[in-house]
Amino acid sequence: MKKENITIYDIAKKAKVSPSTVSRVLTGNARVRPETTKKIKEIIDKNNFKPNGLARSLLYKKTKMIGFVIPDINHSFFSTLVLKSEAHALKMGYTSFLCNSMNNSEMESNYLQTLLEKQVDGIIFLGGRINEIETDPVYAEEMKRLMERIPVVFINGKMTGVDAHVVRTDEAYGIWKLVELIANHGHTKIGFLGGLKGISSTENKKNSFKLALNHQSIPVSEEWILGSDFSIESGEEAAAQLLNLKDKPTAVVCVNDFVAMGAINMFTKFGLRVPDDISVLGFDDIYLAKYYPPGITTVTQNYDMLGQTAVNVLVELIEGKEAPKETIIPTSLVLRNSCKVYRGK
Amino acid sequence: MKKENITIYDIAKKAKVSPSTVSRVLTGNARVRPETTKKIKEIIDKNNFKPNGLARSLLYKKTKMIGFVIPDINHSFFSTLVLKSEAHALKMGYTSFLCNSMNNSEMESNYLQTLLEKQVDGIIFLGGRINEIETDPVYAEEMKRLMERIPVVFINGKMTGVDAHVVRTDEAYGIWKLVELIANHGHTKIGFLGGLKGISSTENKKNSFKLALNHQSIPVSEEWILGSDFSIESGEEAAAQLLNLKDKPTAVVCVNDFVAMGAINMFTKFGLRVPDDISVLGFDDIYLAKYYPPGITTVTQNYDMLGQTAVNVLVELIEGKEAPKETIIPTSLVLRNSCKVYRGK
DNA sequence: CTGTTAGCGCATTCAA
DNA sequence: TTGAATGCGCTAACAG
Repeated sequence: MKKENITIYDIAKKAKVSPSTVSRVLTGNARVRPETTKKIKEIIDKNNFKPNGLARSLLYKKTKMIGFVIPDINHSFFSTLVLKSEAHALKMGYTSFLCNSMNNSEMESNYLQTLLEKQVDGIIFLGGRINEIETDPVYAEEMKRLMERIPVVFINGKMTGVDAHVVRTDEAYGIWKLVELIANHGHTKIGFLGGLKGISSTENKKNSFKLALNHQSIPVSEEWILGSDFSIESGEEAAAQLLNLKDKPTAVVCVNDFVAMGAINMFTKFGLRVPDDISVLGFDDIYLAKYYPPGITTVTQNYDMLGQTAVNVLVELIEGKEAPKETIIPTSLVLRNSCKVYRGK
Repeated sequence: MKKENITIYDIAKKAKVSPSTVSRVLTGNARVRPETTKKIKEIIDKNNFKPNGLARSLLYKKTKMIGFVIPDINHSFFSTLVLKSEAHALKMGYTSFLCNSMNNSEMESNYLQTLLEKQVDGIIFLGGRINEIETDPVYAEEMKRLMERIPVVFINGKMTGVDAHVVRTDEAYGIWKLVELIANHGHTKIGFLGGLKGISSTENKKNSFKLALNHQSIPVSEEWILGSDFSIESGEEAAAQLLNLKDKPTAVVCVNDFVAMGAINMFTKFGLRVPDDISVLGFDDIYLAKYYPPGITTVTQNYDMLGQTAVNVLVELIEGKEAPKETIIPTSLVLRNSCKVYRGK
C-alpha cells in the first residue's frame, strides 16, 4: 500500500545534482544557482516529494513539537484551552501533540514516556497528579526525572517537591469577586457546590470562598458546602441535598459552570426559580454558560492568555532562556442572569 | 537547559558491552545472557535512558502514529469522537496526532503537510473540504496526491473524484426516525432548523427530512426550513424567524443539538413552552442534550462505533490489508422530554 | 556555487 | 551469546 519513500537522493539523481544541493533548496540556507533551484523544485513538485521530518529532527535534535497532557478533551475548559494554545503554538512554530490521560495516573505516565520517546521539545501539563493536594511522591519523583530531560510547564497545578514553572488562573480572586457580587446583592446565606475533595482547584476555591465570606462578615455554614465532583450530576446531587435542608441558602457559588447547570436544573425541577428564588454562580465561562437558561453569571478563565502564556513560558524554556517561575492569569466576572438582588423573606 | 542526550552507546560503554547488545535488551528481539540483561537494565534505569523514537521510526519507516484532521476540538461532537478514537487507537498500538483545522482549507493543507513530514502512518479526516457538496478540484487533487503516499479514512464526508475509504453516520435514518416519531405524535406541521447550505451533513439531513415527510404524507413547507449554520446562535435566529410567521409549525427537527438548544431558548423567551407548545428535536446526543432543559430528544451518533471503525479501517489499510470502502454506522433515537404528543389547536 | 563526507540514534544483518 | 558494520533520510562542514 504505502508507496516507496522518495528521498533527496532520488531527486538529486533525476536533477543530476548532489543530494546536498537538493537539501540546500529545501532549507534555503545556502545559495544555489537560480536555474538549478528551479529545476530541482520542479522535480520535487512533480514527484510529490516531502522531506522526512524524522531524519531532519534526528539531526537537529529538535522536533518543534509540544506535548500536552490533559485529563479530558471532552470537557469544555480543556478543549477551549487546548484550542487557544495550539493556535498560539503554531504561530510560535510549534505543533501540538495531545494526550488525554482521563485523569488516570498510569495513563499519564505512559503518555509522558511516549512524549519523551517522540522527542517533543517540551511538555505542558494539566490535571491529574498536579492537581492533588497531597502529592504522590512516586509521581513527583517521575516528574522530576522527566524535568531533567525536558522543559515542563504546569497549568493550574503544582507538586510538592517539584520545582516547576507554572501558569495559574487566579481562582481565588474570581471567587472573591463572585462573593462580593452576591453580598452586594444583599445575600447573606451563601452555599458552595461541587468539587472533589483533595483537588487543588476545589480547595483553592473553597478557601477563597470562606475568606471572602469572612471579609463580608457573612457566616460560613459548612452544611451548605456540598458536592462530590465537577459534573452536572454533581451539581444536581448537591442541589438536591440543599433542598432537603430546613434552612437553605439564597445563593450558591459553584465550583464550575457544569455544577451550576446541574444546580439550576435541580432547583428548577423543585419549583425554585433561578435567579428569583435562588442565585446560582458558575466558574469557567464555558461556551454554554451564556446560553444555558437563564444565562449563567460566572468567572471567565481568560483562555487566550492562559494558553498563550503557558506556551510562551515553555518556548522560553525550550530556547534556554529564563522564564518567570509562576504567572498568575487574571480572571474577571461575567455578569448574566443567574444572580439577582435578594428580595428579602 | 536540555540535558545532553543519552544514547545506547553511552549505556553500552558503561555496561562494557556493544551497542547492539543494548539494543537487543531494548527490543527483546534476541537472546542476551540474563546477567548481561540485568546489568544493562540497571544502567538504563539509573541513567533514566529512553530510546530515541525518531531514530527508531526512521529505521522502521513506521511511527505508529495516526493523524486526525478535524475542524474544531471545541465542539462536543468532535471532542467526543476524538476521545473514543484515541482510546481505541491506543489499544491498537497507535498514538494520535490531532490537528484543528478550524474549517479552514488552508490550515487543512498545512496540517496535511505537517502530518506527512512527521511520517504518520495514516490519517483520519473530518470536516472541511470533505463536507462540501461541491468539491473544490484543487483540494481534491491535493487529497489524491496525499492518498498516493499514505492511507486516509474519511469520517462523514466525501470528495467527488476521490476514491477514499469512508465511515459514515447513518444521518438519513436518524432523521427518518425523528420524523416518524413526531408524526406518530400527531404533528403535521414540521419545520427544519439550522445547517449551512452546501455542507453535506445539512443536505443529507434536509433530503431525508423531506423524504420522510413525503412518506408520512405530510406536506413540506419550505418557509419552515431555516437556519444558517450549526451554532446555538443559528438556532436562536431560525426560531426567531419562525416566530414571525403567521402559520407556525408545531414541531421542529434541528440539524444538531446546539441548534436545538438555541431554538428552545428562543421559543421559551417568547413564551412558547417546549414541548407543550412546540416540540424540538436535536441530533448528535452530545453530553449536554440530556441536561439541557427540558432534556432534548435526539439521535445518538454511536461515537464509540464510529471512532473504532474509522481506526480499524485505517489500521487495516496501514497494514496493507483490504478494508470495506464504506461503512455505515447506525444511529438510534434517544427519547427525552423535548417532544410531546400534539394536543390539537 | 556545488559535491563529498560524516553522523544524528537505532536495529539488524553477518561474523565470530 | 556477542560485536562490528551498515544504513534509515537528512543537513552541515569542508573542500573544491
